[in-house]
Amino acid sequence: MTEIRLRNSMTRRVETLTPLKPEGGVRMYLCGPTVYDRAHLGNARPSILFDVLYRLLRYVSPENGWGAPVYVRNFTDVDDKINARAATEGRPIGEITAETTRWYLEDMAALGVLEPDHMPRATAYIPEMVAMIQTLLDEGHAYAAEGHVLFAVDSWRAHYGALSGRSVDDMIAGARVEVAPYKRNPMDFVLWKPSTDGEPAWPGPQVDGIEVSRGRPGWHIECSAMAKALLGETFDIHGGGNDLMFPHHENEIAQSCCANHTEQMAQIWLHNEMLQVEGKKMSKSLGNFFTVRDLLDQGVPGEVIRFVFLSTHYSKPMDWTARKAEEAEKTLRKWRAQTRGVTPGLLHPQIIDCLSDDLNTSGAIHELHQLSAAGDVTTLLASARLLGLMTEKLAGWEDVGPADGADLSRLDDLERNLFAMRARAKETKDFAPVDAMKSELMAAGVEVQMSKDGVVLKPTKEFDSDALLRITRQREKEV
RNA sequence: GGCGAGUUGGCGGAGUGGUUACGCAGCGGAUUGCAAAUCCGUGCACAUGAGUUCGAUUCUCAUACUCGCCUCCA
Repeated sequence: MTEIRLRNSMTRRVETLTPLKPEGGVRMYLCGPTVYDRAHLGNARPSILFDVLYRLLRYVSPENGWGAPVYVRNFTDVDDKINARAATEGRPIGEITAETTRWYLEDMAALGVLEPDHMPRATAYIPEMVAMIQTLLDEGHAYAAEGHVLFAVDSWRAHYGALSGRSVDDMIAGARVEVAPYKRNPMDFVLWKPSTDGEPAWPGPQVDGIEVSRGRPGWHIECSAMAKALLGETFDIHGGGNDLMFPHHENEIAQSCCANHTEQMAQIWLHNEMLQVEGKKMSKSLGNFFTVRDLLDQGVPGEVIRFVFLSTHYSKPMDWTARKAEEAEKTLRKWRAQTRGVTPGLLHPQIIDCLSDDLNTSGAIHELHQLSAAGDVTTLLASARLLGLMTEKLAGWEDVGPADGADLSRLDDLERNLFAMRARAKETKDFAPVDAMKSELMAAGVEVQMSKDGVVLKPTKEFDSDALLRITRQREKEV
């Protein structure tokens, strides 16, 4: 039995995970992206966090006598940002959401993120949302006003705010919410809103048998409806970035608990801290954000990005820096070289211990360093793979040299050439020509390794094919 | 203003009531014609003040600073 402990944002304590239905497996829900644009780097953090948790649960569940974990991550494909983008680009909404969804899956795959068991799209669950809104209306937790349906915070006043540690009164005191005249309480939030021509619209909920409006769901309700449909009214783990705690998750809890008559929506709330860039939160309004794809296109391997994320505990802010990426790349290159052709062995127990202890990925990486230093490559490989590192899928970046066949044959010739030159120099004691040649090669982005037995020339990232060609031509002239 | 998180060595980053990871960089050595790569060894820290304690970096309180949420955002 492996005890898994996670920090529950709701209680602000580290708690032992006990599945509500062990035989059905641990049920977890991660709030996925709104598909209107490329995922920025911050979007990757919860995905990687939940991916590690999912991998851990898949490994540990059989031994714990639990069923296989059930992991849901949604796509929110109905949202005003999507509508706005469609209008700007003059393209159909469906085209944009389909394209963005594909991008997201590609980008996450590049980071070694496994696909969840279910990836529901919000637009496929509109009837479930309307049903939930209908229940809230019928039972006095929601009201219709000017074609909107709003959740009445006062109907659940004693409970609202528990997750984020604030009371309704506190929030009203410092409220910066949109104060719409039709709201009974400024904290009330939209469950349903009317659509104008051209906006996506579905049949809405009713009051006294009359439809409130043809419209579309507000933000928040989609997660409540999809989680209920796929995981049930109460499940084990729910999470996302900590900026979702309020209002998104708070509102989900309010909707779900009121509509389902439950005490809690999820047992454990798991929130990751924000990603920062140069010490500031990456955000759209600050304009300092870049996408996962930007980094991949710049030649930062997905595995390197993943390693950088795993090296900081999820509950702490993480600064993305080029230097961290370089260090991670160096480490992974070394491990990849060490484990080339190796068959994975057994997992190191310490890895499980670290991950079970509130997903201490940084501690797990420490263990990997130990295994590497000890030369225990089979254990290193197996252990790294539980973290989603050193997998076959992510392989390839480390040895894809920029050199083509012609370059490699030139390097081959130069190796022999340089070895002969050095042998001569050892006798004449005049090493100047050898050193000159070496400098030229290094300038061309070639790593020069000389040992007793021979010379090895390896192209590096800075390899310059044209420069190599010049060196070869020069040599040919001289000879 | 309300709520929350954090402050560990040159940098990154774990963890612990008493021996304080690990990585990178540095330093010393082996190896090398010289390097590179590799290997071995090694120095350096726990924001500030007070309290609890035989003993605190670790617990408590206060102070300072940083960051986040309260508004689309993971």
